[in-house]
Amino acid sequence: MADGDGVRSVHRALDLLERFDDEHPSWTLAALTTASGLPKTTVLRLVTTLEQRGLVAAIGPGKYAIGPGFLRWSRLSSATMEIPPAVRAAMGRLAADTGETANLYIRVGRTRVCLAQAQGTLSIRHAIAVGSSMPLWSGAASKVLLTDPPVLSADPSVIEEIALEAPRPPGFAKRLRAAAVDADARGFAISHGERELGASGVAAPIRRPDGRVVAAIAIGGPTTRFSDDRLPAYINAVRRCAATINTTNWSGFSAS
Amino acid sequence: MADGDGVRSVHRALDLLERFDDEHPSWTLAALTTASGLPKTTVLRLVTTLEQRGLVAAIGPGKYAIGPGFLRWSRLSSATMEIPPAVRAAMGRLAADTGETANLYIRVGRTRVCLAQAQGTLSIRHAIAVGSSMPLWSGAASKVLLTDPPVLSADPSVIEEIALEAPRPPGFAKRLRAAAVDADARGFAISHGERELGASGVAAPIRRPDGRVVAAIAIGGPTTRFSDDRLPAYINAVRRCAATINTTNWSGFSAS
DNA sequence: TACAGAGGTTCCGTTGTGCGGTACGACGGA
DNA sequence: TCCGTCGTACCGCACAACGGAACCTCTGTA
Repeated sequence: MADGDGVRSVHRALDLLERFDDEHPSWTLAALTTASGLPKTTVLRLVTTLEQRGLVAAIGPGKYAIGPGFLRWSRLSSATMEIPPAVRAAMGRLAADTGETANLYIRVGRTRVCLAQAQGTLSIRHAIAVGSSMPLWSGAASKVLLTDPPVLSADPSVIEEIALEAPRPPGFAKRLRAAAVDADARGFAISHGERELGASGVAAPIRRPDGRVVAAIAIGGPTTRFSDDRLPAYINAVRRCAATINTTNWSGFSAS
Repeated sequence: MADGDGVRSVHRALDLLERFDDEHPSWTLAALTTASGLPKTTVLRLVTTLEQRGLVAAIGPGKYAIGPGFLRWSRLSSATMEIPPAVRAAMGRLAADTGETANLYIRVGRTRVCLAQAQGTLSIRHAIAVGSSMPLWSGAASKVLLTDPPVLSADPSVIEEIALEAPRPPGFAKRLRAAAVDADARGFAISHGERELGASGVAAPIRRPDGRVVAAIAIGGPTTRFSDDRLPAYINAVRRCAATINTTNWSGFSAS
């Protein structure tokens, strides 16, 4: 082991935990086994361990769901990464100016998590929940988050790993990297129907003074409203918002 | 290894994570090393692993805090263990009747976590946050939670482990077990100034049909109001509330 | 009732992973 | 400058975790 990789058992346990999401709120042992590719003995051992700690809970014969153990940290984590009022204000202005919902994303491992949201004024909205995690291989915010130097330049394997999780034809890693390079050059990214048919988005990076991308600010809405004649204004609004947040010297958070 | 104990590395990693709480929102590696008793190499390896997953975040030179990775689960966990409206209503009535704040606790490993709360009407209140975890070795709710058959009867080591964490003289395990046995016999428990000077509480168990204790309903407030002439009424109110919740056949949650 | 299949659980020998002692570099205070 | 503290890198050893195989318990089917 290269010793910088971390502890395998812990990684595996977290891999299992991460499979519990909105689409799959509960798993059977067999499903976890096939999905993870681990031997079922190993899955059982890890799940048992997690159950002892209350991180998963048995909700039926062989059925497991996320347990109550997370409550202990959920409050603490949201307290730790409180969003500065200035940032919230900037997001609110962005939502008001464009009418679309504004979201703040950060990268967490191979996914992105929505940290904060300012609802748009229009009735057809881009509805996602704060705290939900989404794939890093689709969406405007993803492209922007991938422009973080350590991801884009230093370690090529990261983008490849992310691309592997996408249900796309081989060679997708190249396209993903190209999209990130493009976003890096332009300073923003656009997506049309990548994550969901009919949904579009525009995103721009939030950077620390040292250049690292700590977050992405994005607006999202129906593709109809992200037409060529409106896009320039949207892009401008998002970039202005990003610039404002940058000047509030918010350190943000980076997960490795 | 007895094979039912779980995976050591995972347990250790979670032990480290659990040290991050309201009193200690951030830790240095050195502090974690001495507090956990693990070799510093091991602590570093585990913390690095957790950092890669975003569960802890470096917030300074060698300083770590709970990271953004938990956001992914915080919403899911609260959704999974939604409190039925009937239970909320019962708690609200309890708070209204007594004027004291009502809390619903469940056991998570060697601690208890507050799942839900109904604020009291009186101005001096028992203020704790929903989601916060508290020791299992003090408080009325703890005694009640320890009456869960698997804990009280089956495995004596659990209570001993819990007692070990208490800053009490040796022999405390016996007193703790005695308190649990007493609570089991009476069907409720009282505490005066155990967790905090001047704070009192009354708690009763919530049981599944099979007799397992899945939760504890408790009211808490200043000791002055938990005087001998008021206590019987308080006890009655709490027990009535527990009985109501029991009949809503709420399965509840049990962490091992 | 017997059979088949799937899923969960237990057992146990093997090995590679996680462990932790040791050493180094960087910083800061005396 | 010295010393103490803290974070980080290296590396050989041992045992913890692993995973194959067998077993058990259901449930549906012939």
